[in-house]
Amino acid sequence: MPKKVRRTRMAGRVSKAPSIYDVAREAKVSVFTVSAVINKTGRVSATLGRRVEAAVHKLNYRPNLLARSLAKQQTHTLGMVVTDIANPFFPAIVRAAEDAAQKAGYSVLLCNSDDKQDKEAVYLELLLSKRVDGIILNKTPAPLSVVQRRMLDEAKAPIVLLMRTCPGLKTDVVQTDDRQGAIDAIAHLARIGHKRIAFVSGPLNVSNARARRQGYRKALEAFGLEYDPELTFEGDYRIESGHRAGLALLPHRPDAVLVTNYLMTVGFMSAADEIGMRCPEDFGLVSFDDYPWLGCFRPRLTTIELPKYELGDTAVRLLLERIQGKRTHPVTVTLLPQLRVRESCGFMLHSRREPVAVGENS
Amino acid sequence: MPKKVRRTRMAGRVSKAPSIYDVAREAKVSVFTVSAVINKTGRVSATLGRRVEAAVHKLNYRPNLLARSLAKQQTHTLGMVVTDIANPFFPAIVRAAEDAAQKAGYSVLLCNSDDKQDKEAVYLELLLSKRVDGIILNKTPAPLSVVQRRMLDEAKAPIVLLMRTCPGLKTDVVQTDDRQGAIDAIAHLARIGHKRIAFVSGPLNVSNARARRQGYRKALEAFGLEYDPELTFEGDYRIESGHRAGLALLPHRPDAVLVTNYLMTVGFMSAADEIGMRCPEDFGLVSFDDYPWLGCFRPRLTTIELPKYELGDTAVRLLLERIQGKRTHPVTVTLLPQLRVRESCGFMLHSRREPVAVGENS
DNA sequence: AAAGAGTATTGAGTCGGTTCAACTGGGCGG
DNA sequence: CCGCCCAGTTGAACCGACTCAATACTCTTT
Repeated sequence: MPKKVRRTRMAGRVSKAPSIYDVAREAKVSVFTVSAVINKTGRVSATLGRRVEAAVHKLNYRPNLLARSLAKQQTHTLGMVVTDIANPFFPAIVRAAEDAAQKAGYSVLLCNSDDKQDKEAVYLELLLSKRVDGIILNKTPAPLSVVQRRMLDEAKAPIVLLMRTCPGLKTDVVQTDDRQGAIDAIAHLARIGHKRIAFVSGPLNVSNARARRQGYRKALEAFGLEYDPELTFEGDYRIESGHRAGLALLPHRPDAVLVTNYLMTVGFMSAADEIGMRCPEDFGLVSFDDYPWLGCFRPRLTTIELPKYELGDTAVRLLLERIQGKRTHPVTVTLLPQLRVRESCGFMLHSRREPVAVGENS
Repeated sequence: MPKKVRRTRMAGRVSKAPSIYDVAREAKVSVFTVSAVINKTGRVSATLGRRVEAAVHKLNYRPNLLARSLAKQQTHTLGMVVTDIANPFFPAIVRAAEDAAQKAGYSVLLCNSDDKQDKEAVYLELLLSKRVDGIILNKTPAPLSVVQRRMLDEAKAPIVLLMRTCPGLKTDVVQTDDRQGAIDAIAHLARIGHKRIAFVSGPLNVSNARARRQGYRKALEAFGLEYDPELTFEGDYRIESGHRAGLALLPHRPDAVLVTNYLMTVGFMSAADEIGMRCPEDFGLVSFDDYPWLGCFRPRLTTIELPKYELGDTAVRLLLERIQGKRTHPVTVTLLPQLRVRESCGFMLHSRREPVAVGENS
């Protein structure tokens, strides 16, 4: 019977990345000793320590993180599923998340769901199969199927919902106070004298779109303004729907409009252009979300700025707390948006000139 | 002597993801059979096949891709290192890369180097340690150190350089024809009558910045225009440097300026604003790179559009060719940019109105 | 000097897959 | 009726790390 001769790699093989066994052999110690030196776990005498270091350096050894992950049952990798990284809303969030992850020794796998249920499902499965330690999820409106729930439960990977809640999912959530944002926007428009205020919402099966709409209605009420369904349009947060919104709403001659994201504002403006209506002369506009380059827009947009970097940063922070078991109860972090008054809302009392934010790196 | 009883997991353990051994036990077959069924490799009788399928379904088994990767020596993961995903130049590229990768069964690990040599080095090491199958690299200008070279060589992971070449690195490259782009821009400005044409370059230790500058000089020459160093400014592709460029160049009263990326154009415009100079009345401007929302800029920017999506798509295509061993010789793919004439360059002969691109999803 | 305490070091099992060599049993030709 | 071939199936080595239990070695202590 052949004795078990594990690890008898022949020397004459083509150059492959050295393993911990190669290092052990080179340093004439056991693999444990090498492992202990590398991870600074366990006591190792200075002599052996130096021998190991030397061998590591000589062989240019680099631990195989796959093997490490398999053995330790953790990958130090986070999955991040957003609807579309090419939507300018997400890059800053992803950047923040990656920064925070990197700082804590984690990497980020990026996925684009396109807001499609099936793509999302595929990515979630993939991420779990890759055994990521946690997932940041900008959830599709579709509820999770039973098997997905089961899958997510069985995999111990914690999840943080980003900007969108999901009924029945008891996970951490990071979001902006969208209701308040909308209220602030409408309040400003109302205060400077606008009466007929139109509203372009996101898809109403998305939680934040509903919250913004709620804020809109609430604020109208608070200011004694009439709610007119004809001044309302449900878009999908993309350019084209903003364009359709413009074509649909502007003929009704609203005094002003609140468009609930940047891309739809872009479409809305182009529609106004086509129709021949000008902002802010013919209608005032407030948009959600702010960017460093908006200083070059004309008119300069009055916006509800969303703290994107903080969103991504917080998402990772919450995830790490869960991963490290520091917290077992789900929390919801709601960040405050901020009104930035510029020209597009109309009725500028003081023609204040706000230069573009200079020094921004994004 | 205790017989070796591998895989004797007790049943009473807390629920963990089932392994291939659990499935084998459940189906009363060997692990090989399970593996064969799952991967459709090797012949398995219909009976056993069904038994395995049933067990897989019953246990909700999902293969551990870590283990698979370790065994197969391939991770089906690509690393992507960009300077900064929050720079609007990159999202579309990353999106394209992720699309292409996903289609081929690969995932993307995203890294931001901030154009810092040390961050890049850390990420490269990390990616190799994670044994990614290939790397898309928007390289820092700094040359690779000797140990890095060795590292990259030893790891068999192919690399595709994105938008930036690196002397001495014989890898695939995907880039735009930056020299031609600059030539087209200057040619257009010259043809419509501008004489004193200023130039805001990127950091000249970056290959594409040099190429754009080359095109600038070449085109000036071709049109018999004088090259004036005072009309030249070296920026770093970020907003702030564009702002400085504006403050430095505009007082020299150029007829027009070519700004070689979007962020610097934003900064440049804000500088013009501060100084009180207007575009295109006081100076014409052409910018590199185009976005769906530029229709809302005033003036509407004349740009050199860079095929971002195609860049990312091509990068992954090249990488996969290498990974699959279909090609062993490095290639360079150079994509053509395209001049989009709008208002900012000045002297509009026909006041053509170009509406914002509608229907874009980005 | 022997026993005990404590530390350095090793051997070997383990994570969850892949895969090859070897074994089994049924069908078939000679 | 025997032996061969082959499809189906299995056992076990292996990928490259971690880590526990056991051993070897110091150094005290009495």
